[in-house]
Amino acid sequence: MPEGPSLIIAREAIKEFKGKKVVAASGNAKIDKDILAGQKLIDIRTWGKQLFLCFKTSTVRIHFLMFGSYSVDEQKRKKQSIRLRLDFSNERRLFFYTCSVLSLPAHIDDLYDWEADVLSDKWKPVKARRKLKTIPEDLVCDALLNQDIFSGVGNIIKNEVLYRIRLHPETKLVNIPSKKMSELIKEARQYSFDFLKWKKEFTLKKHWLAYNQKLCKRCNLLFKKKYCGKTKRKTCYCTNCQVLYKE
DNA sequence: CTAAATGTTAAGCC
DNA sequence: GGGCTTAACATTTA
Repeated sequence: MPEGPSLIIAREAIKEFKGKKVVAASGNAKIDKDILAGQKLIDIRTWGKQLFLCFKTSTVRIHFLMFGSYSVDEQKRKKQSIRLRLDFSNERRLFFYTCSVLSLPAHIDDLYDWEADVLSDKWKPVKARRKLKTIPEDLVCDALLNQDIFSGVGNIIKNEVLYRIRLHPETKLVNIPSKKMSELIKEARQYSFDFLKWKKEFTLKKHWLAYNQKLCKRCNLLFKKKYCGKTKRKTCYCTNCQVLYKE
């Protein structure tokens, strides 16, 4: 569920509820659910890995974390994992399971940098580059997971982007040549859209070239697997064709 | 069967 | 306070 492209799919899957009035709200989320009853779901937005249900007086933020999911009309998981259930008229309903649910102000425009969302029309590569400059000592594997810079990028996208551009995950940002930095920023967005397309076709896994793979298809050599950087997330990379730039 | 995982936050420790 | 580690969340997949 969790990487940015999956949230685009989620928004699409529930878009028919936009403009509909919530009849009742329940679930074990620790927000005031009562205020939602009687309110119209004005808009459904995403920012990276987050989904926003916008109402007149507040916004409900859903983050699926690692194991979260949702379903439309039918309950798909046990009651205990229902964080939020929204009932609409005509037996229509939305379920959100095992996710982080937060109540935010109605106006969230100033809460996030919408130009940091790699899947948004507002994405600004120049801005990403500027932000990367401010953390020169960070490793690229950590930088890609930084949601303030690459909102929506997760561990799969990270692995695939680094493999595509032949960049070693432990390269320090300061040592990345300018042209390679451009590739990095460009591919973070491009692979996210490829991910989205393949996920919709249910062919995502078969397109993985690095994530959870054994062999590098370019070199026919074994991938190295390591929990890299301060984020310590699993990284599969080819030490032969992914270049580690130093100094 | 067991372990790890598409992620983040909060708490606890030094 | 900073920075690091751990737990928590609960299901699916290898």
